[in-house]
Amino acid sequence: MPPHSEPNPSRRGELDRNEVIDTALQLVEAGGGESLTMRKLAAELGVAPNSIYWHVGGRHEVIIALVERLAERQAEATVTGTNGRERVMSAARHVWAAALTHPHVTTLAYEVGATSLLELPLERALAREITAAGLKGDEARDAMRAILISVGGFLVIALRPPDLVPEPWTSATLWAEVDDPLIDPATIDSLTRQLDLPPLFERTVRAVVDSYIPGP
Amino acid sequence: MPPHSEPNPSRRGELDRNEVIDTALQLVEAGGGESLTMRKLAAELGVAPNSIYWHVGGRHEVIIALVERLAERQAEATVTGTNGRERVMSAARHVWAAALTHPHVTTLAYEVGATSLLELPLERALAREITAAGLKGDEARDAMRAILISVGGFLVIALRPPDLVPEPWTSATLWAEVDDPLIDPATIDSLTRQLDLPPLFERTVRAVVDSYIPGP
DNA sequence: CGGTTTCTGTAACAGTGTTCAAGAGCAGTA
DNA sequence: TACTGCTCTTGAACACTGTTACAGAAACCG
Repeated sequence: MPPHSEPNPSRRGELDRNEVIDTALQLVEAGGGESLTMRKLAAELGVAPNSIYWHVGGRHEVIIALVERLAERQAEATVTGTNGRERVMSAARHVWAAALTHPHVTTLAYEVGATSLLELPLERALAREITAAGLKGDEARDAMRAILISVGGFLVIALRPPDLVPEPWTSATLWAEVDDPLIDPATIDSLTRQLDLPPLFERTVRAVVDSYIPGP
Repeated sequence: MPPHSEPNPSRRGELDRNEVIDTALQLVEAGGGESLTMRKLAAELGVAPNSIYWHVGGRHEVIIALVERLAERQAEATVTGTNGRERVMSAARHVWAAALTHPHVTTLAYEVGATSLLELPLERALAREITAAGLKGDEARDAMRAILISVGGFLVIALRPPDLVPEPWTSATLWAEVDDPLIDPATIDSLTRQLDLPPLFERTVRAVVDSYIPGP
């Protein structure tokens, strides 16, 4: 039987595919993408790194499988709201919330380009609401992509590890040194302070939704 | 003189800080962030990897310096438009265009969390237009962040290397397998085709700008 | 000339993903 | 029973990565 076998009735099986993927998922959820090392994962399983390659494949494939697994487990939260815009907004909020619940996996999924795989169930929920709101074809797709891209922009900010920037190059400290007579000083002062993301998310994504989804 | 010296009058200097940073920048612009290896950079300069550590520091510091250099060189394009919304939109377009002109450096700057450092001049231009449009303090900051985050969302999509996703997990092929009676079939079909990003950028960012910047 | 400060190169360490060749253990079969 | 064949595991290695310790040249300075 060639490698990467799915079912594995496990004749002598001391290790099977599911076990590998599950502990890999745990490893990532606990310590982030950098913690997912083939050797670490193998050690966690009490196995030589080779076995992982036999059962599921290289690191890239482990990540894909791991993301796929989490996507399956994603409980599809119920969309609320009494009109089209509200319900689409609710679906968008679910994407946002799900990503924040699993920040490390989401980041990893982005890095390997598997965000669609992770978010597909939630994207489907969004697509249903857009259909229900009366949009069709290209117009519906544009609304969909625009909303998801906007949410993605906020996720980039929200998921960034806070200590990534070494202090002297923080956006805040950078703006503190700006002295431009054409910029309102109160604005600069406001830029040096930390911003509250959720309200900004709410207002901005709502603006995008309202511009694509017809009113009630 | 301790390491990481800035000026370097170069007594015996066969190598100086500027040269290192410049070739590092070239290396990244040519082959992306993965091409920036300490050994490759050293070889390109005809030097041992050690010298780089002496002159500028580790990889992280090389990247910061490289981003800083490109930021200095960023020609500040002139903002056009006859009213506030148009001019803010123009400034936002400049951020978008600059990032697309230097995709690899932008991606690298994002990865080390130095986007603010790279975009600061263009962000200042945006801040000036927001001030000119009459916004002040927190309201101006919110507009600023919302617009930049929206642009960032589009950049995430635009800068992603196209072959990153291994085909069977492309958003397109994933949607092709979706069969949901609650989703308009024409929408699904549209989602399986490639989308034209620039028009979507224009329309979406304009919606955000219009919702934050008062009309003329 | 001797001493000190700069700078450079060699070699190594501790990691990373990945692959090769070899061997165990079980299944079915002659 | 003895055999072949398949499944699975493993130890060892390869080619990389960033980074550092150590030793030695080369220039400046007293």
